[in-house]
Amino acid sequence: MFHHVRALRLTSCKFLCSHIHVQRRLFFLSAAASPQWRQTTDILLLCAAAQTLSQSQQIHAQAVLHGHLPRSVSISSALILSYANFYSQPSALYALFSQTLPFSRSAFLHNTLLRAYTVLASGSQKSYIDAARGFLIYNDLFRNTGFQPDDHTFPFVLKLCADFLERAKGLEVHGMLTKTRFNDDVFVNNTLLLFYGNCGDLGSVEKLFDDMPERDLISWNTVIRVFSDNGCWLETVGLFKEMVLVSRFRPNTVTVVSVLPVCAWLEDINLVSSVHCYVFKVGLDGEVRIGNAMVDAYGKCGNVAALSGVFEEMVERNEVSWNSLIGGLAYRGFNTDALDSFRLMINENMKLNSITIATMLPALVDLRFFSKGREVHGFSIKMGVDSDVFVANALIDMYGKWGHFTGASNVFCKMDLKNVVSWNSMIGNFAQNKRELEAINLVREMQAHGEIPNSVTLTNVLPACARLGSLYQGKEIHARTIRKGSAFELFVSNALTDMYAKCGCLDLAQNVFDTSLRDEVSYNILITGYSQTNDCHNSLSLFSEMEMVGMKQDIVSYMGVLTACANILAIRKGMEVHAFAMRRLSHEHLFVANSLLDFYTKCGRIKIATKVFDRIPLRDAASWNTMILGFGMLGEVGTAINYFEAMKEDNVEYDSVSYIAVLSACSHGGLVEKGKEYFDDMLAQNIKPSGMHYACMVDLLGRSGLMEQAVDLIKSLSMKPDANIWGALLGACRLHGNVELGCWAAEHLLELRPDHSGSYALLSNMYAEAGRWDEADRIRKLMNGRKVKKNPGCSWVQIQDQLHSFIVGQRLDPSLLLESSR
DNA sequence: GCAGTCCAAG
Repeated sequence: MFHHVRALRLTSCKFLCSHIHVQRRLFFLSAAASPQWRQTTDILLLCAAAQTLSQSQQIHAQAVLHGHLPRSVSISSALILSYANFYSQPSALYALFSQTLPFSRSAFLHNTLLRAYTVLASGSQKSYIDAARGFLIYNDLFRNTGFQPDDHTFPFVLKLCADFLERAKGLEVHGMLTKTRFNDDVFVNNTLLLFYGNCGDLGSVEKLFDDMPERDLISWNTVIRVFSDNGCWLETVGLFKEMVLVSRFRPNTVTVVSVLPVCAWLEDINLVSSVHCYVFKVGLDGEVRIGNAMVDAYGKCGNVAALSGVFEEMVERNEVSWNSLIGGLAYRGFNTDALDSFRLMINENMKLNSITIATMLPALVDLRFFSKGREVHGFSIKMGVDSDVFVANALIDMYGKWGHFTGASNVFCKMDLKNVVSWNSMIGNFAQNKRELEAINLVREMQAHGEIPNSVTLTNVLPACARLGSLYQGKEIHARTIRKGSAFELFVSNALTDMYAKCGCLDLAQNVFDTSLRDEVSYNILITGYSQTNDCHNSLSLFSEMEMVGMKQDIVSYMGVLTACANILAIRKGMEVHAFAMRRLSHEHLFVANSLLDFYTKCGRIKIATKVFDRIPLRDAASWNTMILGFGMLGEVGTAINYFEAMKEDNVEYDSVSYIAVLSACSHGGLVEKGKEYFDDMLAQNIKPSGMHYACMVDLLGRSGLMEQAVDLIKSLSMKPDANIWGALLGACRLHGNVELGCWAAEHLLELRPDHSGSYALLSNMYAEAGRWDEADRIRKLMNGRKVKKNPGCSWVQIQDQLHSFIVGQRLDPSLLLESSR
């Protein structure tokens, strides 16, 4: 019997002890007399192999009963480890340690407790408290005992430092082991590699790896892992090649499964294939983990044939293989195939796990199979994985994209362990569904819960601030990104630039732009931003600058710069852009063509606009609307109406904007009856009139002097009249000198737009024209009191290639004129 | 005593 046990222990008891064997031995031991217990080996074996908590407790009780505890260090240690493996009873661990009689404690017992805390701390859920307990035991070893740390102590404490990124402590331990000369030990150095790697200190990793007196297979695997974890993919592949070609070590399963994801991220199908060949050559192809990693790698490279081939040929498959298959298919959008495999997996009676669910859900979202997704949610509840972070986060995303906010927030609230992705998914749901305030508030709440917003949070919430125009919140977030350093990520700086631009703070937008990384998107944001301000000429210079810094203008750039040209009537510059776009064949893009129409009509070049329009092969509503608006603006009301009728015949889906265009044309031409007809026509089409439509109608009636009808229309509205409506009425009143009605309109207008200088000016001028000077003065004072600045009159001139803007009261630099005459 | 395949948010 003893020999049998001994042999087992020598060949690693963990793997050989079957459940039944342990049961039998336990039964035997509890029945037998105490001499059996002297065979410590036997007990250790049992402890190591104990497969349930109650077995360990049984052994524990027997040991106390037979008087081996609290004397035997071996038994205490074995029990401590056994308890730690069940992630339970942390108090029992320390009790076992402290109850062991002081004279029989040893460095070994300290090491065991330290190891146990390492196991507890670095389990599936990180436990900082157990990590702290581990560090206490390590410190205790120096201070309160007569023992010294040994080569078994350091790997554990270093693992804690590595897992918890305790950089200072790790450096201290490194110093200590140099002092105590344990730095020759290969185990210690391997863990040290991991520590430096996790801290991102690759320089130290490289140096240590070069200086290590001895390396083993694990050293190579660790260093490969560390480089891949730090995103140094080419270096990782280099190390792998060096290992194969130069070192005396042969890659094993761990090496291959570490290097394959790197080949996958590099999307280097040749690399994956060569590793695949190598695996065959050295006979590792039967390894299920390698097969799984292979399936995954081919999937990430988008080679569906190879992926399915490897999967088919695998001699052994587990649930990870199926998950990899499904994930690989879904990764490149083969969602239907992924769903088929998922069904097959169920039919084959494979065990689904949380990863299967978290892989399948996004594929179903992509397919818009939401009710199927809800079924999968049901599965996950049955399996008890619905509050797993990955599953729950995928569910939050799914319900959000489905528009089921209560579903999303139910999942979110039920999670007992949220992470930053959970918060970001919720924030994204709100931000992308026009619930901006909720998104912004959730960022605050997230911080109150101790979660730090990352770049994804910011790229989600900044557009929400932009849409709300809430500069204050945007600035608050900006300050935070500077503190956290994430403002330097391209995505974030672009979102910041966009937020400032949309809030109208182009100076701040420009500032972010000037101090951050830039790409084409950054330029487009500013070009578009400036095109909607008084600084349109900046759009033009940025457009040219793109060319100079080697960036290619795209559709968005053309659209932005053409809007700018239209706003400042920069005809020559706009035509240059047109020619430029033609050389790049970009003018064929519908959006660019529509921008050209807008530009030419606003500049009054209706003939060129017509030519551009005629050459658009497939016009959309915007193309037609722009032309109708253009003709209307130029007073060619008949043509505008003809275009509107032609549009209907062209089977283009005319929209509410089309009616704004045609109504404003009628209004310009004084065609009251025609306008009314179109308005009724619109109602008959079930197009809900907006404030803009009513404003057109008020304008139409008002211009023709039908003030009463205009007022009746305003009074009959079910909605609260907006600024456009009051503005239209005010304009009409000024035209017809109706001061009383004008005041009524203007007071409403100023209430809605207290910062709109034009309204004050209009009202004040109207009073002045009616000779009511004191009233005019009152309005001027009100405007000054509210600190409303009147936008100065501004004009532009193009001299040679340069566009110059100047405002009222400012003189053009004479040198420019000289230059132009040269 | 040290390394270890598959999953979620823009």
